[in-house]
Amino acid sequence: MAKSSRICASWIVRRRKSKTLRTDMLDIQLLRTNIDAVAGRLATRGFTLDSATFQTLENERKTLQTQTQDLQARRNSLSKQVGMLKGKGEDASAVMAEVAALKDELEANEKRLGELLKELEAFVATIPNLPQENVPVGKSEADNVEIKRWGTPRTFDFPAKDHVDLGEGLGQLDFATAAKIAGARFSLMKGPLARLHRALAQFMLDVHTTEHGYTEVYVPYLVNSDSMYGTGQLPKFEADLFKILREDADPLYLIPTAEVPVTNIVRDEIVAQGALPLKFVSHTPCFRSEAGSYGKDTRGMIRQHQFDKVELVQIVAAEQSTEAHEALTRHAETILEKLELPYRRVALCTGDMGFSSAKTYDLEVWLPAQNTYREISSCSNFESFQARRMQARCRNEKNKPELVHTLNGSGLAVGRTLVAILENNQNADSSITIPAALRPYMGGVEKIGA
RNA sequence: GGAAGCGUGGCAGAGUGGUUGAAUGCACCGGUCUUGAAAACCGGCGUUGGUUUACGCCAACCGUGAGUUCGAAUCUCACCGCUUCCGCCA
Repeated sequence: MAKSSRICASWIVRRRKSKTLRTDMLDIQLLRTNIDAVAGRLATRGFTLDSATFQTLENERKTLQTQTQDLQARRNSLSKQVGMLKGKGEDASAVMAEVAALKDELEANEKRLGELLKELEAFVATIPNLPQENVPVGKSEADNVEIKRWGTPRTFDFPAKDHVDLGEGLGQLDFATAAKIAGARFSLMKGPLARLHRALAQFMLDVHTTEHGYTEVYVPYLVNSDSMYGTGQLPKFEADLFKILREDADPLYLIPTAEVPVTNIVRDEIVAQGALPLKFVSHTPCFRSEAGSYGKDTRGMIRQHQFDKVELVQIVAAEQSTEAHEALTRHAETILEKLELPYRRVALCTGDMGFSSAKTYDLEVWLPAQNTYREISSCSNFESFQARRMQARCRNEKNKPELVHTLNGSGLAVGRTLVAILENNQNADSSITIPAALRPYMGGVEKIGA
């Protein structure tokens, strides 16, 4: 049989080796056995599952696959006979003719089956993750549910400035020069402000490694397309990525978040029993082309092409992920509390969650100049959604491979944390008070620009 | 930039056209032995899918893709990745 027409029934496994077809996806067994329940839960996030189309494709697949495998089985057994006959020096031409007669039908079946599997996969690829039962049902941001508030927004007895006026006033934040060097949506920091930025990242890393049990990892900032597929940035969000084309090799992509390299640590791996949970923290720059966001947050450091982030990633056994999600979110909140920044935790509703997420909490920090809470961290539980595509597994009690659950959250976005400190800790003379927790990282400095 | 080599199961590593899904070792699981453990010995042990009430049976998978053949881990071609040596270099 020609390899060109060979069809592998285990298409989900093959998919991980095929660059063009990988996508986030649900367990197809769930669709086969429970499609009505799945459709019902997906409806809560505004996704209409076309059950009829799926059933049609599935039925055809089933009969065609059975037929094809029968033909393959006959071909295999006849070919073995040829081998035995020839081994004994007997005439095999009759059997060979019989195999030849199968050929056309077999190849036609294999071709059609291959097409069908691609159609099915394309269909499944458009289906988002199932929300957890306790995710609030809603259509948009407006339906998100505030879970808690911490801290009290300060009242100012002078007109509060925003971080741009404060930073530029100090002569330590310079968007004009950044624009000259690179273009819009980049920033340049100098002196104490640059140090404060660095101090924040160091502080966050230290808290997570020494108090929360994370292992610090240093990772590549350029990654291959397999990794981008692994965590779901590709194929859907290529427009948001910076892509590096190379002449003699496949392209590389600048990471939009450390989630990509860090979560991909376990791609195509089977983690040993007892090795879970894996808890990683990584400080990296993040690069986003933010296509489609023109006009949003054009002022200041809120939305940049390049920003730093300290990212928390956990790889856990399936039954641990709900608990791990709460813990990870608390780890991110701890940073805000140590920095004495008022924030709230919001549970994203079904309609506002990302494609891959089963449940997401956003942490929003108070920004006085905007008189509102702004996102500074997003903590998600992807359950097995990413792991299925990445083939990230662990060995269970029976020593059998089983998909892991993956989670991540910002702990925190460094640039936005800097913004929050500038705005919340400004004084009447436009100086900035350094939070006590950061002073050890600032050589004891208590105030910038006094 | 130049040259060479290599991609096989959880890992290491055999296998160059025919009952090979793949020797062997390690790891792992069960058992014997032991006060217990280790060692030794015995047995088991890939993944995914299809089918079956079930035992089971069947298909596919040896980097990816294409080709030769009745039949491919094995032969041919392309691509990708990795390693080593030389050059350059933070």
